[in-house]
Amino acid sequence: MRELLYLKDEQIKEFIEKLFLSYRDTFSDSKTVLDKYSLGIAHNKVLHILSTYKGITIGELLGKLKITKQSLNRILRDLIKIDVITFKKDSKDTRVKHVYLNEKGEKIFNEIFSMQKKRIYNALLSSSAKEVVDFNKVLKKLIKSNERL
Amino acid sequence: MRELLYLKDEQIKEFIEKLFLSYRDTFSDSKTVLDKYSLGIAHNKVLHILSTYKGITIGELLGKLKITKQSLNRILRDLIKIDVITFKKDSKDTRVKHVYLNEKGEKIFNEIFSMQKKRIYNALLSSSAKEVVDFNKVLKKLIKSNERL
DNA sequence: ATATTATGTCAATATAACTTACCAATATAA
DNA sequence: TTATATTGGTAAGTTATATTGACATAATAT
Repeated sequence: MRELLYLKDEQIKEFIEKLFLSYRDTFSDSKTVLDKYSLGIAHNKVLHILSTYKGITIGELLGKLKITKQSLNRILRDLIKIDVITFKKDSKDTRVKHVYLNEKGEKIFNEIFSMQKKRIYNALLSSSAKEVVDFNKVLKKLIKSNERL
Repeated sequence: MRELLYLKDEQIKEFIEKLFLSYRDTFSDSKTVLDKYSLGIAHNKVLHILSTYKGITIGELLGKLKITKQSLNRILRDLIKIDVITFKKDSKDTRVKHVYLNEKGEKIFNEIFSMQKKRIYNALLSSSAKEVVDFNKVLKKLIKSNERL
């Protein structure tokens, strides 16, 4: 970005607004499915992470979500109640618990995911591969710049 | 995106995860400033919109935020209490109210914005102009695909 | 004159998070 | 082996943000 003179405040404001909108709309796409199972966005996020990081530990889950143990516990209790997750003790350190989606959990997450997927597909439908790669690149930097802040 | 075979589920999941992270982190950057004025993310969003769309009406504000009148009213009451916004009746239709940031409001928003700006700058610092343009393009599509869903 | 629109407000409720505090089991280090 | 640290669970109370439903007022439109 050697010459970032073109990056005026108004443009940066637009970026922030769009980040908000894309997040909000992507997570509202799954609302009808979530309602069907009496789940909320918080559950959606946990299911999403469990689907991506199979066997993640409670501590790692907390680190990713950046919420408190108590908040996570509420969500996990709900997920246990509707029987969509299972736990497995770590073989070396038995204090550690690994969390997994069971078959029903995978099914429900896929239902949720298929709703969100539509938006992403539609957005990328008219984009070139290069554009998608660039999008991903910048998005990654937006997150990674955590460390420097 | 004629040939989107490369867009596997795992990649789309990553996109969604990154949308969440970039939103969450961008809006948490301003937390210390918000705390100083006893404001929350909801106020941040309203101040942001007021800064971008000067003189926006209540109805338009509701349309952008997609929240209820009651929710918006709580936020506006808080902003009135700390004296950062002003209203002006529409000259033609006096039912309509235009909302503006006053001088103090502009100052506070700039404080908030400067925190969020850092993240965007850092993210774009190592990006090419083309990458930024592509990022913006895809982001826009991600939001616009609202209509088709 | 009546209907509709733009905005405001009351009351009750929901969701997702928080803080503070404490407990149990296990692991690791002195 | 005893002390300390770590991983996880839980309870009580609180806060932030939003909801639904009902109703009110003023102004514009038909």
